[in-house]
Amino acid sequence: MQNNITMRDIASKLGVSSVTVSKALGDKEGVSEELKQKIKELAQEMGYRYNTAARTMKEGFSYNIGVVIADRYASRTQSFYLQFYQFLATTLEEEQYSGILHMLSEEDEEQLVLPRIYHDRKVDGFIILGQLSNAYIEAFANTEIPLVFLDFYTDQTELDYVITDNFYGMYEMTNYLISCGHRDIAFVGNVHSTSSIQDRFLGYYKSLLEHRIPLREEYIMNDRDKKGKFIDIAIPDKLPTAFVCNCDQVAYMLINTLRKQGIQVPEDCSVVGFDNDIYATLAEPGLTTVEVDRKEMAKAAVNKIVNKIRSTATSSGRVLVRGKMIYRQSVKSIL
Amino acid sequence: MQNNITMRDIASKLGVSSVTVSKALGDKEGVSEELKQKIKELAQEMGYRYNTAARTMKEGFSYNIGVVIADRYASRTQSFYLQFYQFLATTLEEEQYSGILHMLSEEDEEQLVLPRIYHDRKVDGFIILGQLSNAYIEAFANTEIPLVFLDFYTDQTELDYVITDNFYGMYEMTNYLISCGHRDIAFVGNVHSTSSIQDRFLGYYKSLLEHRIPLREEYIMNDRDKKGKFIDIAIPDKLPTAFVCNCDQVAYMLINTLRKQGIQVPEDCSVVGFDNDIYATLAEPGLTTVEVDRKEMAKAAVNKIVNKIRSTATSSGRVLVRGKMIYRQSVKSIL
DNA sequence: CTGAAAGCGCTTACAG
DNA sequence: CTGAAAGCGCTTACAG
Repeated sequence: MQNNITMRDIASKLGVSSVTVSKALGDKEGVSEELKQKIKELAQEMGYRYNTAARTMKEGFSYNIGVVIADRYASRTQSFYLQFYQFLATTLEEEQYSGILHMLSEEDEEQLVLPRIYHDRKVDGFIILGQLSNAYIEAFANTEIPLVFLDFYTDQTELDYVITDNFYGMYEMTNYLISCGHRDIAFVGNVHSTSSIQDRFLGYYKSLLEHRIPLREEYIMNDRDKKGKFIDIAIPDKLPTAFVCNCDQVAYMLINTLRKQGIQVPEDCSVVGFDNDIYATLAEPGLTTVEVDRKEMAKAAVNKIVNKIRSTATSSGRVLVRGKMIYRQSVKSIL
Repeated sequence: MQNNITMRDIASKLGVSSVTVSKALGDKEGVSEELKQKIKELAQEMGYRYNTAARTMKEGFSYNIGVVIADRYASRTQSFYLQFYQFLATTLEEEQYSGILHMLSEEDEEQLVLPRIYHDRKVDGFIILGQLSNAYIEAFANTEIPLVFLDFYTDQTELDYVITDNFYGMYEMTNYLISCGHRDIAFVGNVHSTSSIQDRFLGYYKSLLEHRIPLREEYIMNDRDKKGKFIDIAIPDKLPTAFVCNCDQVAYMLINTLRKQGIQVPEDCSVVGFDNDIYATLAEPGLTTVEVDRKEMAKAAVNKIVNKIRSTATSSGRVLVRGKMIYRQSVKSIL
């Protein structure tokens, strides 16, 4: 079956032209229903496989989408983005596209080397997963190949972004804590590290504002250095009644740190996370958190890139995908 | 820069033919060094991008490799194979190939539906990651498209496999335990579940045989049901001094189960795992384990598939990639 | 409803 | 060292 059957082969067997075969297999107009059936059956029988490359030559579209993930987002312990890619690959397939993963190395990012699949015209567009340097984004944007940024945004308004509604999610979470009677609520996260963390912080802050709870500087706790590497979390002298962590992993680490100091969660204080990743269930107790709806985000991103490829006239902007509150045992009502 | 520059465009600007441009950019013979340089420079300047599809039409090769992972191997908590894919994607890129991930659904596996990228001739071959049903493998093998199985093997000798040396790794690990004075050593894992587990078990058994330690039935403990779903592990009445677990996750769960029964690791008994995945470091104490060298395995698999594509005459067989012992705190010497 | 012709962008084999 | 011709397998626009 290692075949090289072409439309012409099918055509000559049936005594018709390859144009007719093309129309039949493509379900186009201009072939009698009867002949169409016969052609399809014979194609099946002969083990015909469509040659995408020929269509690519004609149309100029490869029906492949490049997905770029920076190396640093896919370490041995971090698979959030790899799972994201899984959703993208599946969703792309449903749209008749294929996903090609490109892991971006630090050197390439620094030296503004675009992926080889770009130079080879192997893809019609790119979905870029997670934050990259501004210079790299600019280099990419200059190519004018269709681009969608996923789980990240900057202030460059002419670009397209699909992000989780970090702001609203953390706002909702903080509201929930307040409804449980908490008023001394700390935020754990480096607000200068990523735009996600920043927005989550602002959602937390909005909730405080609405409830007229003052923002206290000692309740904004750093969790990572400039390079994004986690650091030891310094617990404030006066223990808050609840900690809002910028992500589950940090919540997980915080709970362990607290335990070592003899502080029990949720008895002595409550802790919440964000993402609903593996750390949310590994933590003891399980974390109340906000689930990032990666499936919906993947759908939105695929939808957007496909539209951009098909029509040049697309309004750019941010798509916010709503997350989902997940209630577990890490919060205690203190009413 | 949304360009459609072709070789012909470069050629006409320089007053040469597109054949010459093709030779120059492809570093082929038959163009003067001087002209070659000029062409390359102009190509760069004009933002020329090579059109892979045209080459594919000529050669019949897409320079894409499909990577198949069954849905069930990529759950929210399991990212072993996704990380594997990451290594594959990177290694493929080094070989001028691109990886296309295909998540295989249960329905498709059951109904023997081959990936769309197969029917579209989008890939030159497949790397299949993890175990699939025999029927599906057969359907795949019947197509005669080049195939390499990664991290799995069956008795079909005419196929190609790249696997970690499960047998030797567990043999080495059990030897280590015995050298630490252990003789009451249990094995945790369903030996009928996958070939990996079976081989790990046999490596354990070989070590026992060599040391004239009898294999005790009550020391072979089941960890999952027929469908591969984890079950509660029943601790034997007479506690062994060491548990050899078929993977880190099971070791992690075992340690938690033991702790709930008041049994401390490694004080009361030792526990070892296999894989060196996230559970090896999440466990307390950290697990002594065998690291699966996924990078080397990915290299071997890519190497093999590329060779198969380039030449039809390839000897099939198994490639065993040696794992690496990782020593942590979960083993106590009882000498 | 059916098909001859042209063309997508490259490479190979051959001629000069 | 350089290039004209043919061909890879399909689709589109047009003619019948």
